[in-house]
Amino acid sequence: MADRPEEDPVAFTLFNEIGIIDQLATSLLERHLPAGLTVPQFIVLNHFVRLGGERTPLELARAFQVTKGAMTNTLKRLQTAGLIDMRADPQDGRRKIVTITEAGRAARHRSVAGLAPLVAEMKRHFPDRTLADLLPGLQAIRRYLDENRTLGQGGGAD
Amino acid sequence: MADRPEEDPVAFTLFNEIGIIDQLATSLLERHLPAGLTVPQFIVLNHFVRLGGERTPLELARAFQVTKGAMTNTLKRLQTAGLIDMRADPQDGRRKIVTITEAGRAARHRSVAGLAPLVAEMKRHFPDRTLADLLPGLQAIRRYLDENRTLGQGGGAD
DNA sequence: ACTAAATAGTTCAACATTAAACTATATGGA
DNA sequence: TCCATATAGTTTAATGTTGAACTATTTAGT
Repeated sequence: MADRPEEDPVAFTLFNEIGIIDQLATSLLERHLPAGLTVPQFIVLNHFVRLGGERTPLELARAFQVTKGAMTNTLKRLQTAGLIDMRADPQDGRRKIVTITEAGRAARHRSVAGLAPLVAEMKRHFPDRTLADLLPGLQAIRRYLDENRTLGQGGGAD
Repeated sequence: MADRPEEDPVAFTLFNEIGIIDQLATSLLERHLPAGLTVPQFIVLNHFVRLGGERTPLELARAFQVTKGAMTNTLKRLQTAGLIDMRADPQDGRRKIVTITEAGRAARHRSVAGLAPLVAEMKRHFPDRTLADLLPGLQAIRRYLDENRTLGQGGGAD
């Protein structure tokens, strides 16, 4: 154990597991979303319905840890589909203000309904606490990574 | 609670958290890898060093939950860089056999060394069990998703 | 043997992502 | 007031991914 700088630290295994779960969950989600709605789009709509209010594109980008460019892309598609509304911020000409539309709420509602069987299956398979018990640890890891990254796009999340 | 099909099930929050951690961890990893080595490439090399032996491209694709096409791409780059070796399987003309080269081992070694400070920082910040305790739950979720997907690319993982 | 179906790997188009360059607006000294 | 700097958002090139089409080989049934 002298020459080797840690042969397979727990962190590697953990991140590997997390990466694979992300891939599987994303693809599962994707296949159960109503036609025309992608995962990033659903996530944005869900965010608005869950937390309400208005957001700037940058706030959304930070909340989901994607770049501003990626968010521009997602919002453009959502706007084209009429699922969100974007207007200039009268207070600050650089900013835009994003809100969800009624059509957006409806699409999110349809999505959640389409996902319900999946969720029910998971609840049936995992006693509620199995999943819930993982959250605090994962959130701690997320906070840690969030504070220690040096991305150049700043900011905190959700 | 009648009309709404579960307003924000734990599973959503969990997968959201997992997605963000994956993004942060991947980008952290990426920025600490030696020049010219990408995350998927490192993961493949690490797999060979950890578990040894030979693999077919399809086995690798299954282990990491990516499509065959994605694995073709990664392996092509690794081969061009001289970090892996690929030869036809004499037993089965459809298959190829992949092995890691000495240069591949060296690159993986350099990578792990470059990652060591990160890992040390994490160990300092998280008492060992915090991370290790998450593993069984995550692995259960992964197994569940793995069994319940209908991808059309078959197979089990790692 | 022959043929149909399955399997391994490659290629390709569509798309999402990042990083960096760029535009436009705002802020804060001199 | 002017100018340097910071911030919000868009655009672009490069890359990685998926899903489907495609080629080649093997396996199984007849």
